[in-house]
Order: sequence, then structure tokens, then C-alpha cells
Amino acid sequence: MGKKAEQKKEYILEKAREVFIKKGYANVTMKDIVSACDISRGGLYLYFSSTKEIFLTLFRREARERTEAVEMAMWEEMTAWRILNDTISQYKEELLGFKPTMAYAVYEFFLENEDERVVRQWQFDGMAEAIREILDYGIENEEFNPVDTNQWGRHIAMFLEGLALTMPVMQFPPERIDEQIYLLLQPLMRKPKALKAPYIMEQTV
Amino acid sequence: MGKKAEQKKEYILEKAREVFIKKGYANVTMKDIVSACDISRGGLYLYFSSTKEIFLTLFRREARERTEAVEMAMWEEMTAWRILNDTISQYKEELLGFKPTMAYAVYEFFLENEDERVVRQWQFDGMAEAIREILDYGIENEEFNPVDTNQWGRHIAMFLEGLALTMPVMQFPPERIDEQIYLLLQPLMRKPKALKAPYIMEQTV
Amino acid sequence: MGKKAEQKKEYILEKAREVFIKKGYANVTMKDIVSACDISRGGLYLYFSSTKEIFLTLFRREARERTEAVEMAMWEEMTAWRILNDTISQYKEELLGFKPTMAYAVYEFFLENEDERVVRQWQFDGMAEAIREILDYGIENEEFNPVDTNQWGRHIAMFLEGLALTMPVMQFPPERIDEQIYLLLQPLMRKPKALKAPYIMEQTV
Amino acid sequence: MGKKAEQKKEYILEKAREVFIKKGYANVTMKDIVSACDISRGGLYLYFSSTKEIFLTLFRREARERTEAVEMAMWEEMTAWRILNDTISQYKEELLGFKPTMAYAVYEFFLENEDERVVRQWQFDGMAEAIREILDYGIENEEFNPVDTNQWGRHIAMFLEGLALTMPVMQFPPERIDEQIYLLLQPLMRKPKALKAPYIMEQTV
DNA sequence: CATGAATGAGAGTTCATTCAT
DNA sequence: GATGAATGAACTCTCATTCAT
Repeated sequence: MGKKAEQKKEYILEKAREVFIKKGYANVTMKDIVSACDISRGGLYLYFSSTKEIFLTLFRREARERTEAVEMAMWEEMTAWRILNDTISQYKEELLGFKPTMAYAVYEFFLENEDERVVRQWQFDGMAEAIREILDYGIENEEFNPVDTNQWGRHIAMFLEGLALTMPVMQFPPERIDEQIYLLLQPLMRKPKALKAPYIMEQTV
Repeated sequence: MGKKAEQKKEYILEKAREVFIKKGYANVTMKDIVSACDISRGGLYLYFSSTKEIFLTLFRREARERTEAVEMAMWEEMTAWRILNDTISQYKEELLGFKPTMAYAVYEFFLENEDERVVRQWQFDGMAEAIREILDYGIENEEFNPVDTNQWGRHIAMFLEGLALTMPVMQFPPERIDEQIYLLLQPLMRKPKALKAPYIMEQTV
Repeated sequence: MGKKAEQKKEYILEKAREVFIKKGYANVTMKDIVSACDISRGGLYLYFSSTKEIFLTLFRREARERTEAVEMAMWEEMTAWRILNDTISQYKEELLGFKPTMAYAVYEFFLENEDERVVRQWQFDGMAEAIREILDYGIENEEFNPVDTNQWGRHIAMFLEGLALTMPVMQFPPERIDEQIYLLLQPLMRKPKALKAPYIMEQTV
Repeated sequence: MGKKAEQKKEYILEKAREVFIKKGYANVTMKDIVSACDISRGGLYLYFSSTKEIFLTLFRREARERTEAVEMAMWEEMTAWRILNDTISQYKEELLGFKPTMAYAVYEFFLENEDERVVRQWQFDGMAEAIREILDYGIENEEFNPVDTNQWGRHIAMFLEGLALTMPVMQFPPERIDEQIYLLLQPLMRKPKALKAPYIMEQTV
């Protein structure tokens, strides 16, 4: 495939992402994506042969990017707080609608495609693992209380997923997101009393 | 509407529920429900005119029942622990697949029907409120540490939703669910150290 | 399925037959049949779900009818000549276009559907077997020379198929068909010299 | 057209032939041929503008070659038996799958293209004529019984076509082909009793 | 000459919805 | 009330054919 084809593929993925964000997964048709891309019906099939293929391509990439961001941050020797915070902040932006999310589409997709669930698990495990690493790092630095970081990795990862799915529908205000994150992370903090919501913001700056 | 018609409607809802559990919302067609009910195609339209109408009827009822269960328990003067535990246990059963759940269908539905999100919010608020009441009750009895029960009501409600959506796809073992609930509730416990996972079970008995 | 549905199915088969006669098999679309039947696109799918299904239904029936006709004639104790002649005459009518034939469609179908060839074989064997019975009967009556009737059953059956496929395209005149049948059957005749083409006709009367 | 273009055209015809043998005519698309030739989509159109054009080119050539083979043999003063036998043997090889045949494609083509049937007729007549010449030659040499060689030329030509169309689907064993040819040619033989099947083979050697 | 991306017509198929019975 | 046949819109997917490069 030439460079131009690669670009076109990229363009289609980008447009398709917008469609998935807007309509979830199950209701998206090839026609929808065709319209969004402003190409011909047959043209899309030159690059992808189903919504499923498009979706999986997008999903795998996003999962990879998300965990890579964490690894990258660790490499740069930022404080554990800062890293955890950035990670969660990215979610926050999505939750607040500043940056749209495919969370729904993801859920619809894996509901419909039972045989692909291993991909989903892989993504979740990757996320949990990345968070575990941050926590280990933070405990070592005496930033966090010592806890079972395997369990807490999963806990935070799962909480973030729940938040991602609940918030868009609920349309909670930003403060409420901070509130929830505060409750989640409190047990990790060495001196929780000293922190005030939205403490995440304070820490960041 | 006669009594017989009422029964038929009830029957249809029951069967439709099974379909939603199995296929989510977006992929369910009137034809699916017709098949599940073993009723004529036109016949279904005498009672409901769309999957949306059927779904909303079911959803409103379930939301009501769930909060009512909590209220009922409070009325019976059970311990806060017992009530919270029963509530969470019901989720656990669903999560472990012993009792099927419409969680996915719910998410799909509200994704597709933006204008109905207020209903979803009402349901979530009802759940959070019910949990808040349990917490207030437990704090009063000195079963729980004093916390902001409004925040914690939402926190637990949201966590349960996240769990409900994550677990079915992940196929985690029961211990992991206990582990997660433990991490969630730990800050509420007066003597967390004394509790071992699966502490929920221990408390129950 | 009610009686009316049965009639409709019959009607569709009848119309579809005309389409297959006219266009063969491979080029026939569900849309063609829909047009021929003057029903809606979706309507056809209530009765048949593919051209393949329609074709096989027609084919099986025709094969059955053709061999049944032979059995029936034997039962009525007609002379072997008369029976063989009638059988061949039916082909002749088809060949001359007085009665249209699906021969082409049959060939196209079994080319395309290798896995159904056993059906074709069953039909051919049935035909060969029926002719063998006529020959045995005729030899017993001393109408025919004694020959290996198994071989000759296949020989005549195969010849008729070849004729059916060649004639429509060739547009040979009726005399030429008689000529060919004469050459085919000559070795069976006890006094071939005494017969003149179109001897089949003479025998019939 | 330059020499190189001529070669390319030749190459395309060769590959297209393989496709027609495998898939008949009606189901063959320009795309199939493009794939088989490993050529660009637009490239094919520089040489041929439809499957029909390609097919007709192939068909005309094959018809010519087949009759030429007969003429050539006569020229070499082989015995009529030997020539007839070689001609039929070539068919046999095709029938047994040792040498693939376009027979099906031919039938499909002329079904679909009524206006081209004159070409088919021309080919059949050519074949019948070639066989007639062999028979005349054989009668003159007193190899065959005297018969109406016009009729018999058509008879044998038609029989071979029938065989070609029936056998591939039926998957008959080689002996059965010999059996059938024996029944066909028997009336021509001066002393048929002396011949045993597969007599064709015996004669050849 | 040659390429292969792009187009759009058209086939298959499914269902929501209607309506005569 | 209840049925299920019938309709037609919408969607998926494939290819013949064109055209810029």
C-alpha cells in the first residue's frame, strides 16, 4: 500500500472515530461512514470491509496509545502523582466532553462480538498494569501509602471505565468528577486531610 | 384495558426482557420480540409500538423496584451493613451471571436516545439516594465512619455501574469482585484492618 | 403453511420456471423472479430465500414427475414401443420449443453448485433406470433385440440430455430430431430395415 | 498492434481460458480475469472490453483448431478408425478430467447470447462435417458399414457434446465412457461381435 | 501503455409497519 | 382482538467501467 493509501486510511479512521463517538457501535452502518468521509460507497470497501474491522483497528490503536502515554511519563521521571493525575485528567477531559470518547461504542462492540472479548481484556489488563506501575513507583518514592498495587491497579482502571460510561449520560458538572476521584484516591494518600477537592488540580500545578 | 390485556402486556415485557438481556438494545428488533413471545407480528403492535416503548416501560419499572428494595429493607430495621451488603450482593449475583442483567441494554438505549437521558439520571439519582440513606443510617448506628453521604452515595452507585459493565466482558472470578468491593468500602469501615476479603460474605452471615 | 400460501408458492414456482427457461440459472436474480411474479421484493423471501432453493424445488419435482410418467405408463400395460416413444416424444416437444425446457438452467446450476451434484446424479440414474425398465419389458415382449439394458438405459438417457442441450441452440428442424432418434434406437429394432423415419411417429399411431 | 501487444493478448486469452474452465461463463467477471492475469484493472480494458469479447475470441479459435486437427489427420492418410478414435479420445481425456474443457462455459455463453448462436451452429456444423469426412473415408476403405454419413456425422458430434456435458457432473468411471462409445459406434462396425469394450483402446494400439 | 483508486449502479437481504381477513 | 401476508425502505457488498497519474 502506497503512502497515499495510508493517508486515506488514516483519514477514514479519523472520520469513523467521530461517527462511533456520536452513534456508538451497533447503529453505525458502512453508509454512515461513507457519508462522513464524503467518498463513494464502493470506495470505502477498498480500505475496510466492515464496521467491525474499522472499529477494531481504532480500538487497538487507542488502547496502545493510552498505555504508551503512561510508560512515556514514567520514563520522564515525573512524580507518581503527576503521572497518575495526567492519566486521570485525560479521562476527565473526555468525560467533560472537551475530548470525545468512544467508551459507549466500545461497550456496544464487545457486547455484540463475544469472540473478540479477549481484545477487550487485553486492553483493560494493559491499563491496570500501567496504573500498577505508577503506584509501585509512587510507593517507592513514599508518595503513596503502601497498598496491594495489583488490586489497586484494577480498582482504578475499573473505576475510570465506570466513570467514562456513567458521566456522559449523567452530564455531571466538573466538580462532581473531582469529588469522585477524590473519594477513589483518598485511601492512597499519605495525608488525605491536607488535600481539598479538587485536589487533583492542585497537585498538578 | 381489560385484565386479560394487562396480563398479555406483562407477558410480553417478561419475554422482551430476556431478549434485551441477551442482545442488548440496539440490535433488538420487533421481530426478535415477536419470536420470543410466540405472538403474531401485528399482535405485538396492539400493545407496544416500538422497542423503545417496551424498553422504557421495563427500565422504569426496574429502577423503581431496585430503590424500593432498599427502602423496604430500611423499614425492616436491618443493620446498615446487612442492607448495603444485600444491595451489593444482588449486583454480585448479576455480575457473576447467576442473575442476568440488562446493564448493557441500558447503556445502549441511553446512548441512542439522548432525549431520554433524564430518565437515566432519575434512576441513577434514585439509586445514589437510596445508598445515601443506608449510609446515614449506618453512621447514626455507628456502624460506619462519618463521611459525606451524598458524595459516597454517588460514589458507590457509580462504582456498581462500572462493575456491572466491566465484569461481564472481563469474566473476572468471584474473588476479584469481592476484592474490588473491599477496596471500595474500606474507607467506610470503622476497623478495616479487622476485615478480610471476602469480607462482604462474612458480614452477611 | 395454509392452503393459500401453498398456492402462492406454486404460483411463484411456475413463474420462476419461466424465468429459468428464459435466462438459465446463473443470470437469474431474486429480483428477476420478483418482477415475474409481480410481488414485492420482501414478499418473495417469505416463500423462498434464494434462487438456489427455488431451483432445487423445481428440479426435484420435475425429475420425479418425469420418472413417474414412465412408471405410470408401464402400469397401464402399453407396449414398450409406445412408452419409449411417449417418453422421447415429450423430449421432442421440449426440443422443438413447443414446451420449453430448463435443460440449460439445470446445467448451469450443477456447474455452480458442485456439492449438489448428487441430486443431479440421482435424477439421471432415475431416468436411466426408468428406461431400463421399458427396455426389459420390451425385450420380454419380443419387441426389442436383446441387449444389455443397463448400458442402454444410460445410453438413451444420456443421448436425450445431449439432444436437449444441443437442439435449442442449433434450432434444428423436427425431421432432424427424428433422424437422430432413429439412429439411436436402430440397434434395438428387430427389423430396422422396415422402419422409415420418422418412424417414431409411425409407431405411435 | 505491435508484437508485444499480440503476446500480451495471447497471455490474457490463455489465463482467461483457465478461468472459463473453472467457473463457466456466466459467473466470470472482468475482475476474475484481471486477478488471473495479475494485470491491472484498467490494463485489461486496453485489450478486451468485456468477458464476451474474450470468450468469443477463444471459442472461435478452439472450434477452428478442433476441425483442423481432423483435416490434418486425413491428410496424413491414417486409417479412418485411427482418426475417429483419436478424435473421440481427445474428448475422452477431457471427460476424464485429464484435460480440462470449456464445454460448460460454451453452453452458458450461447444461452445468454442468443444473437451469437450462429457461431455455435457454425462450430457444430464444422465438427459434424469433419466427422462425416472421416466416415466417408472409412466407408470407402471398407472399414465401416455404409451409412448416411451426413446423419451419422451429426449423430456422433451431438453424442460427444452430450457426453461432454453429462460426464463431468456425473463423475462416471472411464469404463462407462468406453461402454457408451461402444454402443454409439457399434452400428458402424463391420463385425461388431468381434470387438470387446473398451474396443476403442484396442483399435488405437 | 499501464496502473489502481474511485465511482455508482444494482443485487441480496432484513425488518418496521400496515392491512385485509 | 389477533393474524400473518405483503410492502418498501434501508443496508451490505460487488463489479464494470472510467480516469488522473
